[in-house]
Amino acid sequence: METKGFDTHDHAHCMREGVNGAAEHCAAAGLQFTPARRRALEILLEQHRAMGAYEVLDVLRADGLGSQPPVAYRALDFLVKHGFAHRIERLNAFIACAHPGSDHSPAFLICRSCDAVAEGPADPEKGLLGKAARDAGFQIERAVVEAVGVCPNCADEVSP
Amino acid sequence: METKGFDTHDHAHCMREGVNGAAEHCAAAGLQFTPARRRALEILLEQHRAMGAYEVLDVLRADGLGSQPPVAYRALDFLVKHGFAHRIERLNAFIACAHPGSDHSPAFLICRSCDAVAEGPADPEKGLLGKAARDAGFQIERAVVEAVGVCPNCADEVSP
DNA sequence: TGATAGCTGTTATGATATAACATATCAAGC
DNA sequence: GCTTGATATGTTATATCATAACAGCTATCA
Repeated sequence: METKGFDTHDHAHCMREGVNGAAEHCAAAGLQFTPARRRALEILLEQHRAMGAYEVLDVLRADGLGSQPPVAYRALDFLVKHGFAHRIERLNAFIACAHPGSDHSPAFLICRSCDAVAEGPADPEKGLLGKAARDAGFQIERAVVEAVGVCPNCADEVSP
Repeated sequence: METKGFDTHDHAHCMREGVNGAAEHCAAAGLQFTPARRRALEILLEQHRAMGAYEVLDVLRADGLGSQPPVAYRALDFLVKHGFAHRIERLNAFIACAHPGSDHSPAFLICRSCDAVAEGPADPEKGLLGKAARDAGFQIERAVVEAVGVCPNCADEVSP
């Protein structure tokens, strides 16, 4: 068992699920789940943390699946575009989606001490912002919600 | 009258208020509102839009207030730290705070067509994410909420 | 077979951000 | 006045993140 978010879980299981789920979704949707794309998703799932594009590229390179930045960015962009991974703006990094398949609006809890990231639910259309947007005539298409704070594992170690 | 958010307003007034308010706050708090910091805030207020650090630097340089990147980043970091400006992660850019003085958790509406940014209210501690954070034992310190969509001025021009 | 569409490989460069260190300024205390 | 410490500035160099542009490959299909 390893960490997922701030809890533990059956890691092998979630890797299998993640890759297989993506493969099935791609097959059904007529998308090409190419070796570089598959491997990029595996890398994110293996680490189960936010990784920079160049970190992912290092692993792809070691596997002979590409050596230049565009290779990693293309694979990651594909994964993000189709909901298999998310981009964490705050960290300039990418993370495998914790709830693949479901059409969701993700929100992230980011620990400023250890950089661990947990994916939670959000509902940006509701609440104050949704109302303000409607009042302004603004059509929200996608919302980035990233909360920075301290995770339970680091709570004792960092200054408040 | 020029645009603020997606509306119009008395721009000269809000510039004056912004700079004077910051000057007073700094005086009261024992912070140094130095020429570079003051000018950086003026630049953001003048433009009233999200600006990259290098864009701000270009203006500072023209004014003889510094010519290297750290000058701009230091001034902008100061403004963000003390609530006079915000960083838009999504755009790697900075914008003057629309509600200086009040202790608030900002949220942004970002137009994907014209990059206009409006600042709205948010309450990240409430709602689904706040509950998930409490359940996980995560202490939210700061939340970044950035909604991407189409502003009323661009609604007719862009593909859906 | 040739046309098209999508993916990959590669070079080069652009854009954003910070580490590190030297120098300057200023207020507080002696 | 002088020293000291804290804070701010100036500068060089470099790290980090991201994409434009173009050539070539592969699969599909009329």
